[in-house]
Amino acid sequence: MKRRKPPADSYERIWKAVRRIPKRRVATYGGIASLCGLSGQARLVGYALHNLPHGFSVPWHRVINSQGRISLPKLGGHYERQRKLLEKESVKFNGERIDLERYGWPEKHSKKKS
DNA sequence: CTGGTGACCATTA
DNA sequence: TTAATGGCCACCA
Repeated sequence: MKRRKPPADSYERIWKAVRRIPKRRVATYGGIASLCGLSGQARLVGYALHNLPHGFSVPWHRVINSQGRISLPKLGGHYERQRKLLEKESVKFNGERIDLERYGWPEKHSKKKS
């Protein structure tokens, strides 16, 4: 019998996955979706974070899009808020982008290069 | 049911 | 590099 997973259940799974993001690392929406078995449903991750309950301690700021950019609008100061939190984690910004090869998580290739 | 929207992603030009 | 397009799926009117 095939049962579809209720979205509410997926939400908790997403929040849980976001919590396991190590410090000084960033994950993409699609990456989180994959970790939750929701591959291809990156939008759901964004939706889950947007619907994040108040008072829920989740490092949502470590989640960015595949372009290494912050998806939040600059208006309202949402963009700067996330950026500031990331800089606090020693995550360096290259202009408006983050180097996913260096800060991306999970690490695909532990390739070291200067 | 349909149609529109969204803290997205990959491909193509 | 940016912009446009199609796809994916949950949510809302």
